[in-house]
Amino acid sequence: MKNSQLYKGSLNTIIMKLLEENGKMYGYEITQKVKIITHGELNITEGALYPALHKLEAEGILDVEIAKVDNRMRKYYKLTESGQKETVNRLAELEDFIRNMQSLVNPKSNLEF
Amino acid sequence: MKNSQLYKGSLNTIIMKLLEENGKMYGYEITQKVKIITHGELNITEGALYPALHKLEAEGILDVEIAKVDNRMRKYYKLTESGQKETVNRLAELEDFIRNMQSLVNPKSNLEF
DNA sequence: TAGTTATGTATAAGAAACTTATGTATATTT
DNA sequence: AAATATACATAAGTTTCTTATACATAACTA
Repeated sequence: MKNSQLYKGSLNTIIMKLLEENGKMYGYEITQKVKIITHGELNITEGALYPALHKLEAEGILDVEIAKVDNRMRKYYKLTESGQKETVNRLAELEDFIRNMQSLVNPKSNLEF
Repeated sequence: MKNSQLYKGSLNTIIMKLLEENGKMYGYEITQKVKIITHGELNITEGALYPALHKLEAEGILDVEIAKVDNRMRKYYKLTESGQKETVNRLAELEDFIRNMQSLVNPKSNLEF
């Protein structure tokens, strides 16, 4: 995919936010959801997604629950308690980040400072 | 600095935008400007900045001009012609990125879709 | 029915962008 | 005299990603 470099570092936040919103999701479902929401502009690759999910699980941010649907495996992920707290922080960081980037790129939006 | 991971990938865009706006700047000046604009929240380290400037120069995005002020060296960077064109693209990418991230994080902002 | 696309997960090799640490040098402030 | 500010540079290591490959089942298509 022609994802710009800008998305680097944002994958964990995206995953955590989607799980906060939807309770539990499996990997493939996350990729499809992101594709729909961004109108195809952001395509999360498996090579990025699965290692990220495994790491978040190892860090205690996510819990996993294995299911079998239509004879195919699914691994449902959901936020742990500490994961829910951490998600609040990550979303605050994202808001700060977006605000700062807008200040840098659109100096006129700085008039209130 | 406690820069969140989110800034990863945004440095080139920041540099190019500041140069588009200010004509020419030197490295240290860029770090200070960013610190001011973001109220200290984003601190660009030298280890990230100088290699990034060298790479942008090697790619023909930036031109360099060496000066000596107060017996200290300064390297002023400015956008080349192709750098100016590329900056337009990068800023458009940044706008798309921010819009997509807002769609992911604040689903209510998706009502128009 | 053979082949492609979709669904679903996984990992390994390499690239890219960063952090952290270190180095050099001059000017200014304490 | 020592610390801080100004100014640039690079090397080692980490993190996050891309690209490629692998396995497996289901559904669609030529």
